[in-house]
Amino acid sequence: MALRLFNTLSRSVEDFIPLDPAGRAVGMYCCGPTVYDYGHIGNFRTFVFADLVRRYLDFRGYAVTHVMNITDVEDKIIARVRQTGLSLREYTGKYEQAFLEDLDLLFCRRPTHLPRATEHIEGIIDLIGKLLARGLAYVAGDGSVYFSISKYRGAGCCYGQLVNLNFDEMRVGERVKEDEYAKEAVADFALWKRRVPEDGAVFWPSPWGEGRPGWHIECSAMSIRLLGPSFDLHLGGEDLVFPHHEDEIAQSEGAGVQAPGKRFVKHWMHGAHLLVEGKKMSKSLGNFFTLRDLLGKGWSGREIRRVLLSSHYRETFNFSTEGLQSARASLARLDECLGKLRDLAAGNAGEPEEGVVREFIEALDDDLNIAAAWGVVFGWVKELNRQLAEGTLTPAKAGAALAAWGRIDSVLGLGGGGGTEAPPELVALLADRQAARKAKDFKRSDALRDQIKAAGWVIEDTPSGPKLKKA
RNA sequence: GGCGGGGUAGCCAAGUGGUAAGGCACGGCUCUGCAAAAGCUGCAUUCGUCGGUUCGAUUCCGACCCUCGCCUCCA
Repeated sequence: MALRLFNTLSRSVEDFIPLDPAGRAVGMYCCGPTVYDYGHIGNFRTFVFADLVRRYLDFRGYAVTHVMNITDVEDKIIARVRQTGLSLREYTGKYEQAFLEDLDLLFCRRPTHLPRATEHIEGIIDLIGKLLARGLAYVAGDGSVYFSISKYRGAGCCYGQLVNLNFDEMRVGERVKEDEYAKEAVADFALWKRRVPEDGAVFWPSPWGEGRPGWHIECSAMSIRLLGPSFDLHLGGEDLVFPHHEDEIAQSEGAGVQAPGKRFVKHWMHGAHLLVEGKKMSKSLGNFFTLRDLLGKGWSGREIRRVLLSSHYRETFNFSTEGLQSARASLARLDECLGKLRDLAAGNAGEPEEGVVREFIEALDDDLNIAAAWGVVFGWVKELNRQLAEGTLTPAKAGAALAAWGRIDSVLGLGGGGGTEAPPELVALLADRQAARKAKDFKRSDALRDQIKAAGWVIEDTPSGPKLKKA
């Protein structure tokens, strides 16, 4: 049984076999955020997807080097810097910090490296130099450097590995930017953008004059630098397939830095978009939520993570309040079961129960079929609840179940969901209520129950006595 | 126009050439002084439409309808 993943290059599900001859080390790159504003949760769907891949590879015993770039120089950033009067670093620092906080709130493991584009200018210039030296790039009349797709194709390379391209039928360059009129062909893309007055202080020297990197080149330069010229996995949102990832391949393979016969990236994976009422969530449509918006409405990062992980990564789905509500209720069901297991196990730790972990692996090995994995988890919860209700679950079995959950949760990243301890004054009220009930003074006991309810807690009367739960 | 995804119960969502996981919601039940909470349980003769292949199709093939995305900054 092996891990199988969809590869955009072949448009099919393939066995995942690392480049590492030992089969252990895995290099994984995920296109990260452009830090010009707060990310919305559509963006975070992709990052949570990347976190799932990373956690599952960790779980399966691979030694993963996970790289995520921080794009901290780009048109929108420059515009904001000009508006605010802040320095580039001051401006992007704020949003970079917010991004990292959001990752934490969504229980994403921190990537191994989080390189900033502005700290890899040297590598970028070096890569552009290689492309110019090989005749695949040219300095245009406007002083910018462009990548030539026709030269690249002329050299026997394939432009159009990730998508079927037919330039005659495509609407390439339908809306050509005014500042890019100097390109030889509309499909050519910028490697280095010549400095313009609006850039203010945002520019770097280069052999071709002052300017800044084009959009795609940073990912090539940083991934090659940190993971080598050929690595295993490259992820991103599906909108990046073309042109961003196609251009990354062209630049990276065009530079001729790979060993003979080796590709830049072995395995490309793309996450589908999050929708809102059937439309792609995006800044331009204005139909987006930031994590902060949702936290402000009382949803937790954990609940949002549960929603973002609710369906297969290659399927779009609608993000909605109903979805959040459903996630909250299902997590409560899970937590309830785990809480009962803890009470029963009473510290009994054991070897993880095998069956559920095996089924969980079978589901995720199949191109990360997370929906099937949830089916395994909740089918298991149902069976445990049945045994708990019948009283047939032993403390040892409860301990084994908890150990199994520990394994599973190292991938799902939802936490144990341990309940909060009730404040002592409420515990005292609860004791008073019990006394009143015993004395059959139900008027008083109901009043105490209302009082506890008003404080935001509910009483759960169980066969083994009352418990307090946060409402 | 080119290319690529989707259409499965009220909602979300797996899946298989042999008759439909799971979650939410809803109904019933258990527990309870009454409740609440929790648990159990029930809930698609049917998988966009129409044809075809087959002993048998939701699953394979064809046509059609609807819908989303990429081709422009974009997760």
